[in-house]
Amino acid sequence: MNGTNGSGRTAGVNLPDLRNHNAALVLDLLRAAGRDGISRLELADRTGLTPQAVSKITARLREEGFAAEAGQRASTGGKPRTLLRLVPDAGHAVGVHLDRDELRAVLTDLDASVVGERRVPLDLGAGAEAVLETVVREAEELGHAAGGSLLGVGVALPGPLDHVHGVLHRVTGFPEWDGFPLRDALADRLGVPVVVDKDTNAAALGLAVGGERGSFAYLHLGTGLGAGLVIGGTVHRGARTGAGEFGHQVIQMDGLHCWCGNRGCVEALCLAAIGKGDVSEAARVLGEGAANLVGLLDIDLVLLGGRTVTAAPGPFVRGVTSVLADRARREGSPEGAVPVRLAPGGDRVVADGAAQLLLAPVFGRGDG
Amino acid sequence: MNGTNGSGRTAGVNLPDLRNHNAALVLDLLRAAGRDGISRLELADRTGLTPQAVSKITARLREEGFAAEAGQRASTGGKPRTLLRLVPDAGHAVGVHLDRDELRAVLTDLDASVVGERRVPLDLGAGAEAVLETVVREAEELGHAAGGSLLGVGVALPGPLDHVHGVLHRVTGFPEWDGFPLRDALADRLGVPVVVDKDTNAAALGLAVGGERGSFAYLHLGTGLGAGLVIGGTVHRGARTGAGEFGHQVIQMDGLHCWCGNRGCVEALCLAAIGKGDVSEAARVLGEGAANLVGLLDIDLVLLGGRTVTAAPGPFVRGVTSVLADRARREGSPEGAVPVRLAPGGDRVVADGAAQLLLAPVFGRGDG
DNA sequence: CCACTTTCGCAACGCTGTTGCCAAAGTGCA
DNA sequence: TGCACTTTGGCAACAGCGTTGCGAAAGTGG
Repeated sequence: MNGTNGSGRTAGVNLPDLRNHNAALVLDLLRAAGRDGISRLELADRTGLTPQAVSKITARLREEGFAAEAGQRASTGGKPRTLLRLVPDAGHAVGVHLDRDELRAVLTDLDASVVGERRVPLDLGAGAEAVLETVVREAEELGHAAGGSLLGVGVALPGPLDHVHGVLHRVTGFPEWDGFPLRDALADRLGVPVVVDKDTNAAALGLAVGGERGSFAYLHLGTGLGAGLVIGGTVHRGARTGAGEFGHQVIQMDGLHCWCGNRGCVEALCLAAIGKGDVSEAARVLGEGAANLVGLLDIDLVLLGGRTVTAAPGPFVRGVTSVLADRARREGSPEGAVPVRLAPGGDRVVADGAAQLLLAPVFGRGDG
Repeated sequence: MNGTNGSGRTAGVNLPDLRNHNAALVLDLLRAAGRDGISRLELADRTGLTPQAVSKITARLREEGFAAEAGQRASTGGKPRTLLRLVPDAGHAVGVHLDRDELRAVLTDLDASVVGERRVPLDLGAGAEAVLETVVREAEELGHAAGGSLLGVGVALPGPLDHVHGVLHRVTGFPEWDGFPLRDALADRLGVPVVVDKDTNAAALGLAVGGERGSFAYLHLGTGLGAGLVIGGTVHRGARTGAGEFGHQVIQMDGLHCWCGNRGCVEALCLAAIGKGDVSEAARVLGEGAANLVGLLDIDLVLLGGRTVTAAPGPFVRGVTSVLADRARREGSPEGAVPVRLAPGGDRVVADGAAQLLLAPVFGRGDG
């Protein structure tokens, strides 16, 4: 058990903390069980708590409207187990994906089901006022449907930023955003809590919530190349929300010049290959970067996403798989290579994950 | 607050867990305070618990012999604060560093002070029986001095292994160790708990306990090149104790052949440069690898160690610093580059850290 | 119909941190 | 020297957490 406060320092745990933790844990298991539901005894088994403790916790959750009974399982010789399930309508969140040329927003319920979606063209360079206007309009439009159960709005966008304070450092190519306090500006106008995060982190969070277990990396190849890291079920952002700077990993010292000033970055090599139409070389480059990452962190899975990948998923998945397999074989890994898959959710992963920035805390997932 | 069991899955937390957590937290703060001691109110402030809770916890710790009063601070206008300190003799651990040609062992007290040390030549290839014999003899010799307060023996060695079960996968160059259950073999003979871990992980743990805050990487350059990662105060081992595979990160695609079968690994390039006597090139290569790592994980600090580094610390620290500074400057990092330092403790870091494998759980640090 | 199994809630309990209160032990001014 | 004040920290009562003991409810199977 680790108690941590915002800065990562360990902190004491008292009874209310404990109560919230266990309740969140049960909610998380209820969500994972989906429509099928899960019984009290199974919850007890998974949490390590006694059945009676689970009964008390679920009774509170039912009273608060977060959980409900959902039929019962077949008997195994005694009283059949009563199934419990999450009440999806008990909470909603809006997720906004701000990309360079498009805004994509979703309204999601507690079950991570998308119950509303909007998509409009956007010019991130049009200035803060215009962009904020659009975000506020789209978020409010979606938020109305949630009524009083709207927990808040999550915003995901590219570029370095401060996740804790919701302040942008800079958005590559758009210097007018430097230092903009996006979270507070939006929270003021919307009147609900707002959380801001990098696009790749949001996507990784969404995938973790969506059922991907353990530790994995989400590699996003679109107009740029970045990564979201999930370690032990939690998004790893680093102290300055800077983790996942995958694209400017150097894999070819003294190689091709990258716009970032370095030479031989994965992003530069990968995009150059794509520019030449050589997708298999792009996949190989991406694979070498992924293999470095897998070796450094000992993760379980690599997921690929982003426009460039979804445009030609097969060659990318095969190419990256092949590099990982080669390197695992040479190094004699007993379990074989780490699997590579296309990230589910298509081009909506980032918006879906942005909504999870608000929902994750309810389920005890990280500081999001 | 995150409750986790061995496999990293989230688990419920009950009152005994909570008690242990808070007690460990207080012990950790007592240790960090060292000989100076720390007052109850300061403990309350740091943990977030109420002063009364701290009073109860420290009363228990004093009763059990782990803490004691240590004078008092100057008054600030009222009753002066009573200082509390750790009782270092309340627990000891033996740390063993098994290197390819040498065994180094220390006896450490709760305060991480080395109270005994031994160092003997060793041939890791001489077979399990001979090596075990040596480890048992040296560990028992040191353990005697601890009397009944010996918590156990920690063993750190190179090569991939399973930290959870204490089983070696293989030790590079010594195939006779493949699959050897080192932990259980030693625990049987020694009659005390034994924990086994990679040398770099042990060193990283020792450094984290030794006062390095936050997240950092320990890069160990000796006969090989590896890394130990500390993320948020906890050693990151990955699912298969495989994290920190830094040496076989490819930074020169299609470059120099490495013995591992890949091409352009940091280790191959670095050792080749050293072979040519070109330390500054070795440092540059190491720096590029370190910069990749810093970017991926957004860590706060890079520490260098290992025989090759301690033989010429200046050029390595300067060389790596320079690469990190260049890349940070180009990428426009507002906080500037991540600092690079020589790991304190010299060639004893691994043995010191191995002892911490047993002590860390007492202070609520990870699953060690 | 009855014995048995299994689920699950009620009640009492032990233990946690918290709150209210007061004694202890200083400072500082009259 | 005396007294008011500040600050520390323990004692006692308390609320709330998960746990234990036990029994009612709700099935199966002979």
